[in-house]
Amino acid sequence: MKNILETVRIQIKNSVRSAYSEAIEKGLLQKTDISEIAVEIPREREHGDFSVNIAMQIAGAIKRNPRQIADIIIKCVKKENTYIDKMECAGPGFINFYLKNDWAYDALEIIAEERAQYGTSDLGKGKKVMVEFVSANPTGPLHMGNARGGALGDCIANVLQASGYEVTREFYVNDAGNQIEKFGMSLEARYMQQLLGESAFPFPEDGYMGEDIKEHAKEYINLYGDKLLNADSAERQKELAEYALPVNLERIKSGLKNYGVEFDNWFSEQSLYQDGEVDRILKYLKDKGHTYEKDGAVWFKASDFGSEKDEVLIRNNGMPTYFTSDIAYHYNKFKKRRFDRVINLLGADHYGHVGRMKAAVNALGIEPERLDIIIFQLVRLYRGGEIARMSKRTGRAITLEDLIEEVGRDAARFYFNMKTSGSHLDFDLDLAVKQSNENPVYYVQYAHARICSMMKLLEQEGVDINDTDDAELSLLKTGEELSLAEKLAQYPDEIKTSAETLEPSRLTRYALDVSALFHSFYNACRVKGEENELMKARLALVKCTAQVIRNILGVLSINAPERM
RNA sequence: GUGCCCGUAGCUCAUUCGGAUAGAGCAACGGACUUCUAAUCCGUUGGUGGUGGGUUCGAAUCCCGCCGGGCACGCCA
Repeated sequence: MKNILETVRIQIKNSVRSAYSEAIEKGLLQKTDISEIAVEIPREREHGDFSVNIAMQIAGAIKRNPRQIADIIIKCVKKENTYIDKMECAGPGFINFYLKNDWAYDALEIIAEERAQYGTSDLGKGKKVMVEFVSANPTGPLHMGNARGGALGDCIANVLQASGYEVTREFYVNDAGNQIEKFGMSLEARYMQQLLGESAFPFPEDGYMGEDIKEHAKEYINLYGDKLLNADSAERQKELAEYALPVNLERIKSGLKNYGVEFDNWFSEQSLYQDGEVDRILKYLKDKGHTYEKDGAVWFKASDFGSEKDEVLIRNNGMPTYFTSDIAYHYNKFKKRRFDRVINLLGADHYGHVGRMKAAVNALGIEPERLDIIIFQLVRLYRGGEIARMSKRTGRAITLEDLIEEVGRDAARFYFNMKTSGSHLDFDLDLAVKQSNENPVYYVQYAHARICSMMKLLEQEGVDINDTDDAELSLLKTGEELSLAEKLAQYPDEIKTSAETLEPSRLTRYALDVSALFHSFYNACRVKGEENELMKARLALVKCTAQVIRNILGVLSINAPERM
């Protein structure tokens, strides 16, 4: 729960602030607003551990040279009871802070004490948040878009959980509406074709072309024969859909489980109709005057709530749209189940849904800020240098199962979380298969395995690897040791930023940074064979490194193997 | 046509919501295992940040125009 980086930042901010006040009192500087002091970690190591740019920011306001301001502030800073060792004015007017190594040593002690809890915080203050993701159509297998959404959504949920939110993961099952009818029609066609021959029954123009539909039909025939051959078409479709839907759902469920994604709740769209929630929401919107009729349809005045255009709630054939049940669904999320915050993940092709959903939530009297809709860009698959279409209709879609089989769960999850959600993602299947051993995830896992192996050997030599509490950490003095320790100190901050921005991709990058610094350390410094006190100090460092890697990989739901 | 996302090294991507000399990985090249895992490390090469303006102490980042790519604009979900 401790965040030493935060502590250091506050120390520096306070020091600068009181130094500035003192400078004003002494008449050295004029007064202006410095409520926002940014404390940054410079890119270049020579620029110190932290830097502050306040001198340049206020230079204009008080009409002084920024370097002069910086020098004055530096002179007034009191270093007592802080980690600050020295300060320098550099460049156009940066104040660079060099810290005593203690802050890194203290970070190691925090890690050793908090272990698996290291990096968690109470940022969320126990608020209830729902993350709804994947929510794939149950009419077919999971595709690459679902794979990306699954990896992203699960990590966001993990990060929020680590940040003190009470998290619920939910999968919205679209078991109602148009696509289910299409599903039934497609199944019927395949069923009849297999009984009577391809030409005997036309396949619907916009039906699902996938092989899986044929397989469902075949399996149904295996189980129940031709009992639907002479049935009424509507009944035939219904029966086939009711047979195949649970089969698909079971497959989706187990596929996601293999992927390391488990939902707390599977919420049925159909249940919203059965429980009358869709009707109630319609009545509510009508009573509030948010609807009107036009061309035989019922419309929602989304434009009254900041959306670009109005939307149909009830089609002129009397059937509600998907949007209507989704409004009921969100009423259920916010009002019935009382989530403080709801996060939905949608592929970029569902972008059009964002505006109207926000408008709908607004119309329900819920602050739209409580709903976050994350749009992730689509995945483009390449195979043999060409774009492989991922449409379910082509029948050649690459499924999540295929992906896990080809590149492995860990690599897939890591890969999908390496990129920010807003960036387009090209997935070259040939490359992923061929280079799976070069995937960055192994770099991280290898670091962990190396440490475990090292500790095992030390243990065999009679070293008590648990006995590091009293290690003399000040013996860690080389650049490699300190850089690694300082990087480990940043972990709670990384988690916090990920939670705030709902962007876990920074964690994979951080994991790579930690691993790189560890590998460098490993090549520069030895643990086994060093003099006892130094060995103990380095063992402590290495144990902390393994702990942090475990914590990150835990958040990413990726294995941390003890040997490779 | 309108809206959103994207454009950074040969390739895939970063750049900590305006900072210092734009960084990694892969690929290429040169080195390092008799010692804790070489799935590693060290080094070299590689850039008019799509393009043209603007804002300011300072722009890859913010604003405007243009070019190129993706997505959406349905009484589908």
